[in-house]
Amino acid sequence: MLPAANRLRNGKDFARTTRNGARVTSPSLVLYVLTRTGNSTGPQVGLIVNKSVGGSVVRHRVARQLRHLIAPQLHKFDQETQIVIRTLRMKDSYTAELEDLIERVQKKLLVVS
RNA sequence: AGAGUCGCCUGGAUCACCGCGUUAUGUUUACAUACCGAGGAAAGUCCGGACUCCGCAGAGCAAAGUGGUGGGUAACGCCCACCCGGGGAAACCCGCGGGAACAGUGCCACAGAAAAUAGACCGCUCAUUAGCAAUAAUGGGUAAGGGUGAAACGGUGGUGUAAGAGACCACCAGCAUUUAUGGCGACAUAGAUGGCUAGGCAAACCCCACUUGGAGCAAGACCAGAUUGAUAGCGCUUGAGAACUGCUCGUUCGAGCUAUCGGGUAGGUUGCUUGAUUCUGCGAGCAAUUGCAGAACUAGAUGGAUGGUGAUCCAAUCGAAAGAUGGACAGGAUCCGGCUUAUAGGGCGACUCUUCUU
Repeated sequence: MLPAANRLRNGKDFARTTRNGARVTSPSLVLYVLTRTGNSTGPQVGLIVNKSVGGSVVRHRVARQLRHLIAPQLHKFDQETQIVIRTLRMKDSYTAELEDLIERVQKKLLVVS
């Protein structure tokens, strides 16, 4: 699970990350990453799980699994990073997909910088 | 043993490691330790309350809701018991169950002759005319028979008649009035009298009785911060506008209000969980429920905690086995009481009928 400091909670931060951040997509996930945000609290992660994914129980389950999967990957990111994961549809396991996305987004960020 | 009816409970378990949220303690501002951490429906948001705020809520009209009787409850549209009607062999189940002459209006598809102050399609029958006759035509009488329909204006038997008919009689059903008995009551049972007979729909308008102030935890309180413009209209005690309130009256507040354009905020703390609470025992009551005593504390998040991995057991499915697959419906958001809907599997109890044995 994510420690409290590594959670994205403000509506504004969500809007800024999804609008200005680097974006990579896979069949069931979308990853937004925004670097050099100015606050060095450590990488922050937020989740968007749409109602189209499933009922309340399913959405909570998906959110928990994703939070758990992203936690060991956080050290790969800069301190001033904000990440938003958007879920498009239901899947049994997101492990491989998420690792692939992180690899791709890091390459993208390297090119930009 | 079989078939069935009703009610209730349960809703995978244990361990290890790594994580998350509240609270407490310790160092101290980030960690450590300890405790606790979703449901029977947390759901739908359909009723009823608690709680909070509003200029403490007046009268009339309108509107909405409820509708057998008695009881329970903080309250209810809920629950219990009983009554009535319907279904079943029974346990038991179902019912939005006031009023249909004593107010009035309306509707009753299709079929059928006719759907409500009746009605003559077929049939039955009488008279007259025509005809040798069968029969036909015309004018009457007739609701016993036929067929239609969810429903056809009492039923059975007789007297009677040209044929028939509550026209008359007996019994039965049902209606109205009334008496007695039982019951708190809805009502039931028994009798008397009357006239021979009265369709359904009030989930159609309507009538009767009772109930209802409005908004809701994004309620409300505190802290911090931002915008604090432009144009037009109305008004400043000769009253704009606002609240009760949907309308009228009435009461109260009252110096700003309304429309368009432009701009800004929605951050934190609190409300926030000890309550019509839960469990146990002894009483009251057929029951719903309730009185007294003792014990217990059982989520409180706010981009929103309860998760991940592994092992064993349990249930299920597949399979000869080894083994493999893999866990119903579903996630708190101020809190309670109900209702409704979803729900794999497992368990317990009470009762009814049939068969067998004693």
